Amino acid sequence: MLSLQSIRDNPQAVAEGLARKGVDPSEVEALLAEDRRHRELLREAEALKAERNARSKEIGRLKKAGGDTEAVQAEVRALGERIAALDREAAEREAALRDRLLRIPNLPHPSVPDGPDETGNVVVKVWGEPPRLPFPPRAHDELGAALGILDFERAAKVSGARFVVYRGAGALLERALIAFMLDLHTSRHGYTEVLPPYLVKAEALYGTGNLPKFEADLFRVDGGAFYLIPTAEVPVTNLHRDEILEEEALPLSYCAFTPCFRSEAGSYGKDVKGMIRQHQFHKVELVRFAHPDRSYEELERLTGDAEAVLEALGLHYRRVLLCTGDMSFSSAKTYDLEVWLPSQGRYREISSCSNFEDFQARRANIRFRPQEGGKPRFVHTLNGSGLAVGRTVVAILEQYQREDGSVALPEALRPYCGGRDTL
RNA sequence: GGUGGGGUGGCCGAGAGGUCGAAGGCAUCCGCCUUGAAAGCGGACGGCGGUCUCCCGCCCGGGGGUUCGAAUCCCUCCCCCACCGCCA
Repeated sequence: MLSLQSIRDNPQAVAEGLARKGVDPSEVEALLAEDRRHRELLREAEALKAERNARSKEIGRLKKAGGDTEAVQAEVRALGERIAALDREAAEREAALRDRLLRIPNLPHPSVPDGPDETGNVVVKVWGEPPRLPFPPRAHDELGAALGILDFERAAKVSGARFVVYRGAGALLERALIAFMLDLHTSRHGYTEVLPPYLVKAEALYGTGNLPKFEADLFRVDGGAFYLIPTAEVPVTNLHRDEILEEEALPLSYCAFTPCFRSEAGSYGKDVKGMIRQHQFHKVELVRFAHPDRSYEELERLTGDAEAVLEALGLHYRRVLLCTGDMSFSSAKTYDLEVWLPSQGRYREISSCSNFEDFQARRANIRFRPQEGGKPRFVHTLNGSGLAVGRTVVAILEQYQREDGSVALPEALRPYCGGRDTL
């Protein structure tokens, strides 16, 4: 959520920023009109309340002195009715205002390029090169099925489309990757591992920006009391909701392995084959709570931490800076890491690393107390996948495939696979 | 699922219809003292909002109610703790 104060102070700048993200700039004027009306009502109600408070105290004094209070009481009662009516209207205005505000996306950082969609993204780094395969590369689902380690048919029998069953060495590979990633981030990159709940309350999803706008992407459980998490970002960012942290504790760095659940409504026909897009997948997530002055350094670091996984696995990838049209609702700046998939002849997202600045922190009320004193300030929150596990399996199968249909295991993974070197 | 006890400022904790945004302690900050520090002494010290150095309003888990007036009484929901039941 943007700060109402900053919108009042620089409506022009906000409108321009929102226009870059494709929001109608007249939204800003509508919002400010709502705000003005709300404050008018507030002023009126507060003046009456001040009077009521003064009169009530007078009654207290009179009663103590044994005087007659009937007349004043009647007067205050009448005041109360007017106040109640004003309060009701003010509350309605405020709810409308808040709803508008919650549906406005974050502003893009100045370093973010303009663009309509993914075609406007900018490649900022390429690591390694595509493996030279002297044979037509096969797709991961075909390889996995042939090796007997991925079973899409039985998954469909049990749960329908967009699920997979890992089997034997496939399940082992997934498990090995999870352990490998967590070990790397905890021992080398300084993250604290957490294992959060997979079911969260609606408030948590408001905090990260998934609600109210993106309900359709989520699975609801137990009549709406809970939602299945679409990413560990949700429970982990909310770990410090409504807290005031100590400045010297920043940055806080967490990594978490969780399953992720996405209903992916509206994405029918996209990546229907294989396991690029699933209703349930695994992800190791990185989350940082940073000082506002240092959050962009932290974004570079966090992105580098995710890249370290790909590099340790020897997977060819590139880093792209997302343009305004391809960024998520809550993000101010996002790097995607895209891994090379030989069978598709293109790069596919395997990690997304974002700085949300104070957008989520304001929603979730996550602050820190400045060392030099003064009011608590909002932290900046960041997160990134480090990495999406299923897509990492896809990349390994495809990049390490051999002509006979077997797949070599990256060196770094072998200790996690009981020493085996081939699938 | 049942029974009982609780949710008050950064933390602990008093307060039980009126001058209570809330005693006291801890922590923190600023002075004094000191060669320096500790201790001691004095002072400051919650959050949010309003045409905001004054002032005013709101906030004692959330929401609603009673009342001229609610941290305090009533209803309801949530959460925590203890015990019982059930369960991995």
